[in-house]
Amino acid sequence: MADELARLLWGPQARPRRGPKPALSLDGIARAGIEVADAEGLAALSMQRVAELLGKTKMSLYRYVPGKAELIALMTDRAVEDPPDLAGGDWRADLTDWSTALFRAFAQHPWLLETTVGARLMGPRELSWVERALAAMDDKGLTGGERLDAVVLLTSHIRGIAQQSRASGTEAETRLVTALAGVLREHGDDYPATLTAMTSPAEGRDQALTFGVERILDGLEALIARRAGS
Amino acid sequence: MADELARLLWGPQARPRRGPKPALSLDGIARAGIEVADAEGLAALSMQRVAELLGKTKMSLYRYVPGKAELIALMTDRAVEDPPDLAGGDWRADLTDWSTALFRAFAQHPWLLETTVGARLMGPRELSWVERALAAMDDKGLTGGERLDAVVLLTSHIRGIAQQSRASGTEAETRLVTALAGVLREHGDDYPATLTAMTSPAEGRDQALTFGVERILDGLEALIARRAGS
DNA sequence: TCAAAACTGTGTCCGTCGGACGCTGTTTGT
DNA sequence: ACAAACAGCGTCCGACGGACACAGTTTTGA
Repeated sequence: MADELARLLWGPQARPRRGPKPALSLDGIARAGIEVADAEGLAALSMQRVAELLGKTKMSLYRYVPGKAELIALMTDRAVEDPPDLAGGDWRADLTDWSTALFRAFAQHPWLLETTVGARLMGPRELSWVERALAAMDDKGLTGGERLDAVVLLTSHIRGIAQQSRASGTEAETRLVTALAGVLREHGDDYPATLTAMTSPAEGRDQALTFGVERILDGLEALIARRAGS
Repeated sequence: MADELARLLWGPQARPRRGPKPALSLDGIARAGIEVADAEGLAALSMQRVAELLGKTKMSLYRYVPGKAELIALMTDRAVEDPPDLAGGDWRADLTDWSTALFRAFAQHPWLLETTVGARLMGPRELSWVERALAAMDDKGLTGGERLDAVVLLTSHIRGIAQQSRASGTEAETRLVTALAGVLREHGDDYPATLTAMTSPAEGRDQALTFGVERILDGLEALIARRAGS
């Protein structure tokens, strides 16, 4: 079952030698799924919905994909674009570019936030993102584990910001903000620091992404400097 | 609808004055839901399942809770324990304690990772976590927005590590590791940095949590020092 | 040349889910 | 005592993922 997924993600797509020509393809199915998820969200993604978009019946999809989980894995790896080419000169600039590109990917396909959680088998494109980030930290005195941890740290931050900015501007968010404001108006005395932090003047927000990236890079730089000094 | 949720989370639980005494309570229902989610995961949580545990039928739950989403919101706020008391002397130590406690909360109820994503209305306990973290950064020269960003940054990191360590040790993880090893054995040439980072000696792993926290705090400290210096 | 093998597409069926709606019985205030 | 208010439940619906068997189509080997 897991090998099945590995074959789908990584293996060659050999045309079967006998029988009728397949009317569909993995790429086409994945594209249709991406289209549905982009337009209506991951919750609206169903085998039915994808099949309708392709003009086929639901069950025909199971000839290509073992189940919905594998379809989502395929969609995920197809949806991420290729990671940016990193100049390689300045590791801070490289990782900053990498971060903004990854954020853009999450912004383009918000459902990636839901499909890329937890331990799972990554596809070729997804792994190439990890590869680029790790390569940017080569020869900086960090151990392999530390480099992996740093990638996870950056990714988690970007994911968090993307989550936060996802509902931004929607009608659901305004309802939420007013509800939270009402709660704070009533129970604000119990949450003084929250009250002051949230009612402080919005001095150029939307800096959350770069704020976190810079903090993380500062922290990494401090560690690298410490390693180089000793 | 959103106000309904606010009333459930924040409002008083007034006993209705007429009619038969309620056989259930919000607390009891939330506890039952937590029990199911702890034992079998959030995917296994259904109104049916919760009702069975309480010895009632599914539909009786709807007398107390408008829907499944509100039940999950209730469960979430009930499941988080109270945040640790912070000494208040050393902001770094405070935030470190806060982080390990939050990680422990995610470890005790892994399904919290799924229920605490995205923009949503927080309950009293959840908000008190935010309050503690914000309070630890009072009077450090950071703006309100920066303090909020810092909390999001820390939380995202802890969530990421909790996600990562969630499947750790399960049979699903070993299958995944072998699958990934197979992929790297076959395509390792395309991912040199990944290959070396992953095959480097495991020099005391499980440091990912403290590694990230220290990087973030180092980054914050650098910013604070810069603000104090200017 | 032609039948068997291999493969694709599909119709039907099942169990489970969240939830709407209305009925019945119980408790409480007047 | 009696009616209003409320709790619990039975029934129904549509949608979901998926199992399975069957029919149609194309390639291969004799």
